[in-house]
Amino acid sequence: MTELKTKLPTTSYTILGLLSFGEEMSGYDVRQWAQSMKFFYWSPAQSQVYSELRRLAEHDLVTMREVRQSGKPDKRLYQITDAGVTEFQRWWASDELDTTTVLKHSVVLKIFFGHMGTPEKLIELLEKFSAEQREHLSQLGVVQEYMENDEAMSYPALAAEWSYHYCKAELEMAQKLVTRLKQKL
Amino acid sequence: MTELKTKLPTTSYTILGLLSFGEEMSGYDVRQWAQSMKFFYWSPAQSQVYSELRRLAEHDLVTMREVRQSGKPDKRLYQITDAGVTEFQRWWASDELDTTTVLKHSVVLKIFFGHMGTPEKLIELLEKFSAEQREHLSQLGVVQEYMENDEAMSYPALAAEWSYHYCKAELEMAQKLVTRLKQKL
DNA sequence: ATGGGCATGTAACGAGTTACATGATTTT
DNA sequence: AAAATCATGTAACTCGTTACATGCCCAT
Repeated sequence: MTELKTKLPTTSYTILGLLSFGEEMSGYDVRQWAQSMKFFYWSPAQSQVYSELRRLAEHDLVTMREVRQSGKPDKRLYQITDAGVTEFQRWWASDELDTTTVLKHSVVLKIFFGHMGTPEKLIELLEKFSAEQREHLSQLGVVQEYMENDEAMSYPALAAEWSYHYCKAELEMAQKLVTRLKQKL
Repeated sequence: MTELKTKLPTTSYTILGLLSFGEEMSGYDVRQWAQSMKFFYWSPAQSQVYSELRRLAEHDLVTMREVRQSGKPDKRLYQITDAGVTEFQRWWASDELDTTTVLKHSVVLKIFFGHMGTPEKLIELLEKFSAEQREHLSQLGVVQEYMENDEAMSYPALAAEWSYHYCKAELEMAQKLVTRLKQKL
């Protein structure tokens, strides 16, 4: 029972939050879930998921039990504790990192420095970006379908909806800029 | 003249890009500029700006000269070199980190985990976020005004425009969600 | 037999932050 | 007298990534 004197990084809380839905999960499971959050929050590297889970266990915010599986390798299943729920709720309601969003938009970055390149290359970049956004939109469509009519998923569904609108806005901006750049050529 | 065997982080290129407009700048100046890019790219910590500049100088991508100032502390002015221009252009046209944008949207994160909090608190959070977006919009308005009619700033102006639309979209989504949450109460 | 999915972990490294330290000038 | 601005820098640290290592099952 190591006390929580040092506050945990957001990644820890993200993982703890995933466990807060009540399901017992392995590191592998957590990773899958975390990947579906990539639309509004980056997903941590695989190795970090495991180390964060170990840290959460050290602080007794989650429990771990090992499960032998015939054939497959052993599994470590994690479950949130009461202390974990309390700590997560505290974090959620706290002002920690309240509205501080981090955005590293490399496409806009390259637009900003467009004078060092060519409009043709910029168009190419924007088309590639647009294709990715379309792909994201279709993935988000699947996610939204999956969450529909599931009361327990209503908040995640809101997050997915936000992401959907965001992607659509990005796509529109990219396309509008392509049109404008082509006119200038 | 240390060879460029290890590729530089994006922060280095961002700073190099700032110098690519041709102006001789101090670390302090770079920091000011970098802060105005926060709308689409996070700004590095002050200490990092200085260390990155030193690294760029080591690689001969920029030159440094010291300037004594009466009263004020000494200044170190950096200027991009031909090698720096070439390297920046190479990076700009390369596929390195082409469309990999990083988004850590803590507001959407907290929406996702809304089941662990209250709608009231969520509304409060969204209102705070909205206020910040409005503030960003007004700041971006100033930036855009400053860039208007300056041919050299046409690309940065496009980036500012993108950011402006992004902020507006975010604000709209926040407000729409607030309305919906209030209806449910 | 080859590749993908399941499942976990370590070691080394680099990126980036925080906190501190200095110190003069100008503004309030 | 205090606070903000200009101006730079170091040390300690944490976060997070990359690359590597292991090994079985199942489908093609």
